[in-house]
This record gives sequence, structure tokens and C-alpha cells, in this order.
Amino acid sequence: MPRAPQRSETMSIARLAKHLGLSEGTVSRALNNYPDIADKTIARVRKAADELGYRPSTTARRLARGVVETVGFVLPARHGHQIDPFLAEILDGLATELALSDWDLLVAAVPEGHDEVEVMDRLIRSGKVGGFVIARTRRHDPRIDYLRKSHIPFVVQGRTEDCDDYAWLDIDNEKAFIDAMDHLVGLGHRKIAYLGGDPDLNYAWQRRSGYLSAAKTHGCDVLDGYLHDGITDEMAARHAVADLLKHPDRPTAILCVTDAVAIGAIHALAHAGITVGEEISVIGFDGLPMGEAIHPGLTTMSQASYQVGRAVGQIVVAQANETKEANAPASEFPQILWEATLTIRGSANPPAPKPVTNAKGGIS
Amino acid sequence: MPRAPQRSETMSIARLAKHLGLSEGTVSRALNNYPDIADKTIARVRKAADELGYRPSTTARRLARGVVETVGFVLPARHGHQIDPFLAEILDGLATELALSDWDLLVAAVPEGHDEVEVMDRLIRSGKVGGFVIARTRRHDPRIDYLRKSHIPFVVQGRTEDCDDYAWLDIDNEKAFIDAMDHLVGLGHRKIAYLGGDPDLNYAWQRRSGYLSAAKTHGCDVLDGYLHDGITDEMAARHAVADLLKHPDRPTAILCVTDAVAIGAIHALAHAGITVGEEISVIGFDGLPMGEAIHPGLTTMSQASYQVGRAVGQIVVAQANETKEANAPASEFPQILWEATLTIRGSANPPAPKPVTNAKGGIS
DNA sequence: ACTCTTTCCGAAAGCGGTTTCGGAAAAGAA
DNA sequence: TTCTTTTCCGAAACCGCTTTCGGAAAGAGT
Repeated sequence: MPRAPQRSETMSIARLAKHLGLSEGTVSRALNNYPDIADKTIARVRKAADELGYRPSTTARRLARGVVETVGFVLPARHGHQIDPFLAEILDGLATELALSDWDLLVAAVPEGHDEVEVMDRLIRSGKVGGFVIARTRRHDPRIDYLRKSHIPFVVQGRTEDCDDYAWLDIDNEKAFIDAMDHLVGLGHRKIAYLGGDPDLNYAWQRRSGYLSAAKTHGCDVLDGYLHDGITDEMAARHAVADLLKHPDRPTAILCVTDAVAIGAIHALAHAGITVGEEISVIGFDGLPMGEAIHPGLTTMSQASYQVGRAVGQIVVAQANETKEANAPASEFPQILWEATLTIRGSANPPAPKPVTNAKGGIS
Repeated sequence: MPRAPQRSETMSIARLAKHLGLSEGTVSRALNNYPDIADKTIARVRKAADELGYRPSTTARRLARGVVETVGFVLPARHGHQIDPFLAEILDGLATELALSDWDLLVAAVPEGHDEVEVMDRLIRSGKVGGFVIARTRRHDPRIDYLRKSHIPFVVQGRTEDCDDYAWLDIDNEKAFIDAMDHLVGLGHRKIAYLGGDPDLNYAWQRRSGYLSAAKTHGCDVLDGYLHDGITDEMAARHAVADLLKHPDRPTAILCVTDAVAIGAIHALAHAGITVGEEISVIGFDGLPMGEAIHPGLTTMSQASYQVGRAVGQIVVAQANETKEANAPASEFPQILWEATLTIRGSANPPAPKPVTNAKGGIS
């Protein structure tokens, strides 16, 4: 019955207790600030504990307490694509915040041939995580459907279309793009094209809506061929720009769903000999540092990704604590909307005075 | 003594055993392919297990087995800086590879006021991780000093100056920069400047050495003012470029320690009205997708970050298994050197024919 | 001096698995 | 049929820590 002698060298509570001439239970309670332990005993235990470099085994502690202070984050499956720099920032913020509450961050990838929900299910069933953070939400997201019935706390960066029964933190994408449009219109633009992303991704959809809504408000016609969906990488951006340049009524500005797309667009324009920021204006979204390095600098809507990471970390821990204390799923779900801020650089300026067209007049 | 009734809803081995009319031990052995369990029993248990969605609790399993199949990765402290896109790729590859062996990836940040070794020490002492992967090594790295005496398997992405007693996987930075220099010299350049990074970081040091060594080989003088160290961001790159442009013997090419620096340099050059790729050539290192989006395209040395992540993952798991079986630290340490490959784009071309200088002749 | 409280700590039962050991039942040999 | 092997499974001891419960020792009250 007894296993191999394998006397582990690591300091255990048993050794600590023996060393102090106390029982394990007492030591445990001393270290966990139970009120029924004499102050001097607590001090004595504390002292010995950190002199001997003792740290309770989280494994044992988890088993005994039945809680897992770890949040899971599964990386979106990258089918050849580069990982989103936005995600890296979020992870950083998340890890930083979790450290403050002594929680861990478990990052998982989706193996070939599996899907994200499957991965999450394994993580939960095997008790590796006690909470989740998910990002890059789709308009309708199976991960959220799954989590809703999983009874474990989670918070979503972004949101789905039906988002009233869970915690989320989103950027107000629609407003951001309305703001961007306001900015362009304020500069005098009327013919504004849009390079949108995958409309299944909710943020892309929201931004698209913002564009359309503002266009209507300002009476800008969204001409046939102005609205491109499914632009997710460089190449697609170039092709779309090529189309726009061939358009009989060429736009004077292009609004892009992300900085990456915007940079692709700028490249394509430059390549076609168009002066970006003069002949055609471009605006992106993200606030990537790269936008500052290109020429002209990219006017963009910036979001504080790192802060987003910290905030969701805080929320998920709070949810978990609430669940634990009330011994029931949290009743109140924080739902937070942050605003993106306009960062003005060189890529967006008033439109060039029209050469020879059927001018109809422009503002200022 | 008995705790609160809190009958957990989750399927446990006890429930499974009762359901099957078997003992827990038998079920456990069946699921773990012990030879002393009848084949039909194994099949029966297997079936019931996945019908009921049973997954052994990793917590309990770890406690019983005394092993932790988790590798830790601590994010480099970001003092205001953006997280390295290279790291994101590595993490992705690492997570993907670990999933194949059913290992987990624990990502930790360094809280304000602490240092990385401290964080690693906590992770190890509290038994949260059973292995480590570290990146962004310094020429002399305290993390490695610490890990050497920690007796837990680890693998380093990069290496230190004394690197013969641990496992590492590095890009041959020195050779890469010699190759880059060869390329430039082959194009006809002789006056080549260098924008280097933090010389404490080993990769920066190695690249710098490659530059210097190739310069000597080819008889290119590294004039006073050609070699800039400590260029870690956009701003620094711009200032350095400004200096180079004022240099009495202006270089015809600039070799940069990273793509980020190269992009900053290109921006600065463009801003100064210099045509990059004609008047002055620029080469970077990393192979960031962004290098393809700027104009002109960035000639660079590409490294396969994602693959690096996968490889180190594989190694660390292998090391752990070896340690476990031999019941002693691994004796053999894989030490792998990969080569970066030259990706030629528009930013590096033969030098422009000299206007009016004390020409000495150039190659082809 | 003798109860009645308080303080403070030890004992012991888990948490959910794993693994060694022994032995009953089934199969093979005589 | 009886004795010896195999096959196969149950019993039980942990892994390292938490937490409830009971009770001895010490202090307080009269």
C-alpha cells in the first residue's frame, strides 16, 4: 500500500508542523488567519513558514477546498493567420490583474480537428479552470451558449447579439465608427467607402452598423461598391482598394474595420500612386503602435487593450467570489461599455478640391 | 468532521464506480490501461466513462501522482512597452504543442515591484508548474541561474553566454546578420550602419557581433557614428537616423536589430525625404507581417516564431518525461540552432550611384 | 476553593484520485 | 476430481491540505 519511499524534498505542512511541534491543522489555520489561534502562535508559524520557504501546495489546497482559482483563455484557432496583437495585450493585462488576486491564467490552444467549445469543455470537466474569459465574439457565439449552462463564472470581451444574461466588457464599436464618420464628414468628406471585416464577428458587425448609421444621418450615399465585407487581411484590402479606385465615383475617404486593413489599404493606395491623406483619406481602428510608424501616420480609433484585459480579469474574479459566497451563480452581471478615442494623425485630412467632376458642392 | 453536504454535481470516480458496480481502484486502473484488468471490463468502463462525460480531476490526479503537467511562462515585465509580437507567436505554438501531450500552459505576469525570478519561485514552490519555458534571454540571465538549481525541467528560447548545461533553442543571430551583411555587400554596399538594441539582451548582442564580424571580413569600415546601441523603439530609431543623415560620410545602408526598429528607421528616412531602397537601403529582422505592408516592403531576416514555440514545447515535455523515468535530471540537453532566412523585398537594393563624392568605385 | 467561560489547539474526516498487495474465482494440469 | 497457475478485482494506504468538533488548560466570577 505505501507508495515508493520517494520522500519529496519539498517543504510540506507536515514537516512544518513537526518542526514547530504543532499539529497540521493548527498550522493550517494559523496561516489562514483563523480566529481561534493565539496571536503569538500565528506569528511563530508565519515566521517559521517563510524562513523555511513554505508555500502550501496549490494542488492539495484545491482538492481540499474544492475551488480552482484559475481562469482559462483559449486562443482563437489560427488557420494560418497571425495572432491578433490585440489579444496579446489583453492577455498581458489579464495575467497582471489575476496575479493581484492570486489567480492563475491558463492559456490553451485548439488542436487541429477540434473546436473551441470542446477544448473549454475538457478544461472544465477535468477541473483545470474555475472561470473563463473569452474574446473575439461572434454575433452568435456557441462558446457563450456553452458557458451559459456550464455554471462557471465567465466574462466576455465583446458581446453577442443577445447579451443580457452574462458579464461583458465591450468597446462601443458602433459609436466609435459614428465618431469616425463624424470626423470625416467634419473634414468635408461625403463619399466615404468602408472596408469591413468578417460580419460574423460582432465587432465587425457593430462597426459596419456605425458606418451605415452615420452615413444615413449625414446623408452620405453609400454608393454601390463602397461597402466591402470580409476584408480580413492585407491581400483582401489591396483588392478592395483596387476596386474602389476603379469606381466611377471614387470615394475621397476610406474607413477601415481595423488598423491592419487600413495599413493594407494605405499600402495599396501608395502603390497606385495616390497620396494618402491628400487625395484619399484613411481611418483605421485599434491604435496599434505600428500606425504611428508608417507614413503618413494612421488616423485611428484607439482602444486600451491592456486595460481591457485588466478589467475583465477583475470582473471574472469578482464573479467567482460572488458565486462562492452566495453559493449560487451571480445574479448581477456587470456589462460595461468603453469608448474608443480618436487619434488624429496624417492619414485623414480634408478632401482635395475636386478636379473636374460633376461637382455638387462640398462643405467648407 | 464531515464537511457541509455540498454534494458536487460533477461526475467523480466514486460515482462512476458505483454506477458500474466496481471498486474505484479498478475503474482507475481500467482507465489507465493497467494490464491486470480484463479487456471487457476496460471496454465497459471506457464506455460508461464517456457516456457519463467523466474526466478525472486533474487536481486529485496531480496530488496522487505527484506530478504537475504544466509549464510556466512568465511574460517579460513590460515597463510601458508593448508586448513583443514574437512572444505572442511563441505562446501560440507552445500552447498548441503542449495540448498534444495533454500539458497545460500557465502564463504569469510580473506584478509591479516584483521580479521575474520571484514569480517563478512562487510558481514552483506552490507546485503550480512542473516545467518552464523562458524567452528573451539576457547575456547573463538570473532566471537561468535560478532554474539551474531548481531541479525542474526547463528550456530556453535563446541562450546565455554560458549555455552548455541546459536545453535551449536559438536562432543563429550572428549568422543571420552575417548573411544580411553579405547580402548588402553583394548589392554593392560598403558603408553600412547598424542600429542595435539593448546589448544586455543576448540576441541583440549576437546580431551586433554578426554585423561587426562581417564588416571586418568584408573590409567595411565601421566608421565612428555608424554603430548605435540601445535602439529599442520608434523614437530612438528616428533620432539615430537623424544622426546618420548628418554623418559626413553618410551610410548607404542601415542594418537594424529588429523589424520594429527598421520600420522606425524607414519612417524617419521617408520623413527626411530620402527614398528608401534607392538612396538608402534598410534591412530588418523578424519577418513581421507588417514588413510586407509598408512601402517599400521591408527586406528582413525571417524567423519562424510559431515553430519555435512548438519546438520548445516538445523539448520541455521530453525533458520532463526523461526526468521522471530516470528519476534524475535529464543528462542530455538538446541545444538547437535554427537559421533565419532572408526575405527580400523593396527596402534593400544596390546603392545609388554616387553623386559627387570622392568615389572609390563600387562593385557592379 | 469551585464552577462557568473563554482561549487555544489536537484529532480526524474528508477532497478525488492512484497504486501496491493479497486473495477469490476461473482456467489449466495431473 | 484435485492441485497449481493465471486472471482479475477489491481493500486500503496514501498525496498535502482544510475544516469541523470536542475538549484540556487557563481565566473569570463569587
